[in-house]
Amino acid sequence: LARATPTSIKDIARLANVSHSTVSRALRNSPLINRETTERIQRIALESGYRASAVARGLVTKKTRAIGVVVTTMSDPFVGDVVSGIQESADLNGYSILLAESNTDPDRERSAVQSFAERRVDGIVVTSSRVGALYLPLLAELGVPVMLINNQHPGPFVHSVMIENVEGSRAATAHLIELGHRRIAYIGDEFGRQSDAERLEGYRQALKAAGIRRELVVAGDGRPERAMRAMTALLERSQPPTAVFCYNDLTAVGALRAIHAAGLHVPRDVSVVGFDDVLIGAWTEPPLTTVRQPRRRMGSLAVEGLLRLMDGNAAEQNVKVPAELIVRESTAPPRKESR
Amino acid sequence: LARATPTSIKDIARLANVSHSTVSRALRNSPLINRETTERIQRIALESGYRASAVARGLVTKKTRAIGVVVTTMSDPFVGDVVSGIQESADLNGYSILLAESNTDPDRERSAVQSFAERRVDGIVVTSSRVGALYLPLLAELGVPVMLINNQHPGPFVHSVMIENVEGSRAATAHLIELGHRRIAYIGDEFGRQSDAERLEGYRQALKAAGIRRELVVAGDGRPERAMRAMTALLERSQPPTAVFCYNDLTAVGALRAIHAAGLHVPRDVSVVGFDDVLIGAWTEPPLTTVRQPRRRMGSLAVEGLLRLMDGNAAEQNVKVPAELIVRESTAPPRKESR
DNA sequence: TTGTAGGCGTTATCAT
DNA sequence: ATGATAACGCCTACAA
Repeated sequence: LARATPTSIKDIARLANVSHSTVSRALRNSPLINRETTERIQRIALESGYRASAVARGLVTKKTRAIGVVVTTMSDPFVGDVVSGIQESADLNGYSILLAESNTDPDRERSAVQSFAERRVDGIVVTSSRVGALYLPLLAELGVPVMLINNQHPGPFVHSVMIENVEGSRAATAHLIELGHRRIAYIGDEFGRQSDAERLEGYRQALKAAGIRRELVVAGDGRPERAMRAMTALLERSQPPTAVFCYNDLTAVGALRAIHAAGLHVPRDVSVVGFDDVLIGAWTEPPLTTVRQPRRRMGSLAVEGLLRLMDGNAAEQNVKVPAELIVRESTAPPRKESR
Repeated sequence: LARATPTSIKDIARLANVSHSTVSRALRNSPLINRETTERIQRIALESGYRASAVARGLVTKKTRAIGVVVTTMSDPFVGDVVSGIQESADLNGYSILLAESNTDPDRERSAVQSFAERRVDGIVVTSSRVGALYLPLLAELGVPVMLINNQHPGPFVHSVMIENVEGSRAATAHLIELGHRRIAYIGDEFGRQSDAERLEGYRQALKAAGIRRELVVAGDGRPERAMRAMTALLERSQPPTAVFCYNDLTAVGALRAIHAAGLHVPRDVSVVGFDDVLIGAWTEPPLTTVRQPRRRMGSLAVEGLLRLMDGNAAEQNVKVPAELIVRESTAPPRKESR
């Protein structure tokens, strides 16, 4: 079964009675080589199951046609879609992708990047990095283009693709205001994260624009359990909100559960809005109004930027991707008596 | 920013006034080299930001310490977890992973494997391949170990990790029978898929063991939309089922929606069981009784098997992973009048 | 303990 | 149109 050694260009040269350089040229359809010779060599290569070694080629060309991708964890459906977009664009352009998980541990993120450096990837994309300024010098030192997706630390040294958090959450909150809500809560992520800060900002801007001074902000962690507790606490207030805007869809899922557990109805008693538009959101009860992030597209954009940079061209430093409000059935006007 | 050429072993040799072989040895802590020389060299390497080229090393050692992973699509949360397990075990053992999506297209799957072959990966894992016997010769020809996860075509030539589909679905169905259900439906996947056939088999075995002759089998496609239609049709029968066992959790999500849409209650009117135990299942209304697949573990097992094979050792040909019934709130005894 | 020389499988530069 | 030769960055006999 296992062949000891793959056939090389030299093996084929021997079989074809030519030099290995002729084989090299023929296999890449060099116009220098005689038509017939080329065909003969390619036939022999095919028959002998020849497969060019990307590693040998990489050594001489100094290009691996590989892109390193660092993610937090593949278990996150958000990440899965982004990677899918990355993979698709990479594949289309003849690049392979190397994958590493950081689990939001800065050390692991750094070691992943180190490993990519040793493998001489042509470019790197990092999603949702929590790593700070400390880390940028390392990236710079590598001398390969880097694209960050939804990174926590927009900085001058790297390129990035970011969702329009502020605009998206402003639209979501404005939607609730237009429906007539005045007591609108925001269940956020853990304190200090960039995307949370931006979504909070959008929420505030919308309230302010409508002349609503009452803010109702509580912390979550982006997952249902904690959000459920947060929502429960919100409902126990003397004046509970009539609507909640959530940091993300998983947070909204937890909120939905808490509302149902309190014997209330969505959207009759409380309206709920999420963020991300992950698959599950379309199948909650009721289907969730949310803000869509074009995740695959964001992955593709990152690769396209990388390709440009790898070719030595300029690329937009910070690509902002518009977020789209998706109105489903979890939002409605507030009940008369609770206005 | 971008350094033209990374520092090489020779650059360091020059700086340290030794030969490049001494540097090579020192960097890998060879006991041959003088303690002080080693330290001096390592210091210089560190200062000059040296990073060994995995591609050059791979060329001579004929080992890349890379594992190729072929998946259907990263957008599938099931796949994400498996890849996460793969990644973790690979990382623990100093291997990197190369990722490729097939989108269940046999041609793309083949070209992914070809690409891996050119990159000289040390091993390959393929999840949920639909590719048939036709494809095995290619894998064999590569001469690298291959592990299949939940593959459609268990064959003698490759190694695999598989969930115990039959046992799992038998347990799920038996659970419904124990609750008192007699009219139990199965909403499957598209016809002909291995895992669907096995889950159907488990369903049948459980019915048979309980002396129930009435089977109620309809096709789905593993996603909510189609399952919703299938469930709706089921409910329109003169004698609708009092319980449904679904091919997977997403199918169950669709079934839940159809049942609610018909004005019925889960589990009072109809009990529902899923398969997979994806995150969403714990947050449906009500939380879903399901059969758990230890996805991360399955990924790890695949890598562990690969490591054994790559070391030239034997590995179990077909690892069967037990499926675990998780009873939540979507199952209950049938209503008296509908028995 | 260290150095010299050769080779891994390609591509690239000269010749011819 | 083809061949000889060198080089990429590393590892590894073999020598010293």
